[in-house]
Amino acid sequence: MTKSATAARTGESPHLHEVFALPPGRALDICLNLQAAIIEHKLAPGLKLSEDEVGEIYGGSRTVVRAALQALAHSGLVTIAKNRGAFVAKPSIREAHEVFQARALIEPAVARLAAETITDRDTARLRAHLDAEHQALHAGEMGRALLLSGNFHTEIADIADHRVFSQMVRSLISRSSLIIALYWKRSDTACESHSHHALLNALAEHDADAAEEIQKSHIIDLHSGLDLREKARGDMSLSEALGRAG
Amino acid sequence: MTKSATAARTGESPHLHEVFALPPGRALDICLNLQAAIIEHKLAPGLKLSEDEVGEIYGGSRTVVRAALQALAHSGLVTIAKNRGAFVAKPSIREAHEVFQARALIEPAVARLAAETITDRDTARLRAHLDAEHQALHAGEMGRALLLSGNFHTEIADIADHRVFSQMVRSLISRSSLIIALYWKRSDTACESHSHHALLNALAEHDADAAEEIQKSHIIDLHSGLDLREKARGDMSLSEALGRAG
DNA sequence: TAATCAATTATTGTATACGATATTCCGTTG
DNA sequence: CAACGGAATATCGTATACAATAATTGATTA
Repeated sequence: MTKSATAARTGESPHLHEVFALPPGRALDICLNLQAAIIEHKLAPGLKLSEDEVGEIYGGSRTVVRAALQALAHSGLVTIAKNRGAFVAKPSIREAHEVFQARALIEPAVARLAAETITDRDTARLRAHLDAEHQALHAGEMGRALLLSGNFHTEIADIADHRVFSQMVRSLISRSSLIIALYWKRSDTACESHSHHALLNALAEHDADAAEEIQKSHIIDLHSGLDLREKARGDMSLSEALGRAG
Repeated sequence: MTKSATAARTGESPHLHEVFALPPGRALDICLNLQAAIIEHKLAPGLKLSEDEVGEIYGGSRTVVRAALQALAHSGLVTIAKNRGAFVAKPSIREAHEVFQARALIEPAVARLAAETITDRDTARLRAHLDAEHQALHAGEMGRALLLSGNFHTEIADIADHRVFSQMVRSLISRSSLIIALYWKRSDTACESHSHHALLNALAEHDADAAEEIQKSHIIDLHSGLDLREKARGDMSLSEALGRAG
């Protein structure tokens, strides 16, 4: 009996890179592509994601598409209704509040952890990231800017080197993108950049208290930048139904 | 154009009951059954879950079994390795720490919310739950006792009426069950019952501060009840490989 | 004309079949 | 006798086909 045989029988984590909770093979590509498209607001909330259609676009059969859609459903980006199919998720006002409450609890704690574990390489990567974010903003690519802005948060979670928190943050960030697509009321998006810079500085100096506090303020600020009054949503969906249904 | 047609086009949440992120149709049954079996320690960590085998047991084809396994993988109860199949997850020591760190952050906050929203009906249900837990413990049904003990935590999350936190707690509780299966060192399990009673009392009196504090202590206590030394794990997996491989 | 109901169409749910990959077993060789 | 390598086997990844369900359309009737 070889060592690898023992590992197989006991289910010892075999390769460990990317082996966690992701659909295998080609479904992963479709999953990531759709995810990026949704986060970049290329696919509007509520849009139907027909299995045949998606399969034809990515050149895969319904089997792999279904796996990808289910994965996205689990991370909250897609809603699946029995016998009706998959739709780009359309977070309710209530869910919007919940997501940002969760972020306000978790991300400051993650920032604290990151402040303790961050390396110089990490800070360099984060700075490059902020530059890219800055460029996208000035180039007017709002979708991409939003994607990068979210990635900044997930990268901090990665730096904290805490997989459980990291996965939670990833899911919350993804959903935040949809929420912002639906409910964002401010026209100035530059405020984020400022917070991100301040956070980066605190992290680079290993100032855990400051990092935690800045992150908490930042998220509360984002939350308050949403228009989550009940009426607004009704108007939105009406104009949508009339204006752009196809 | 009817109203329902508009709803379909815009992806408006249609029925809303249990429509969130779960595999459709028969896969759900398999998913829930396997989940309960794993949490009750009927299926040991590391056990291989062959698609054919599971399908034969539940009388479904590989298609639905795969969907169920992927869902379980996403909630952390199952590990899927490409071209090798699915195994009951075997949380590492590190993951054990991470899960309980996350619980120590999230569940106290959830308990605080629950203390504000709890109704008399809820308290009655929780009391009944604790009775059942007590009975299972005295009947020596450890697996069932553990299942109920976990359900107590998820019910509190449900009372808090916060779906985002609720889903997080559910996932963390599930994984905790596996972690306890692997690393629990104490023989006295009655300590939990005590904490649960204290927590229930605080909740019933709408004492948010007390509820939060009790829950935090409770989880830290659980965390400290684990034997998470590196060496212990090596011995464990060795004895397992020799002792019960089939 | 508006509403209701039935037949049609389209899409998803499920099962099965085929191809790819990893594992296992056995024969060979140093 | 141990170690290596190749063929056989088993399991997973993917595609396709059929069945079940929901959505749509059109005809009929009050």
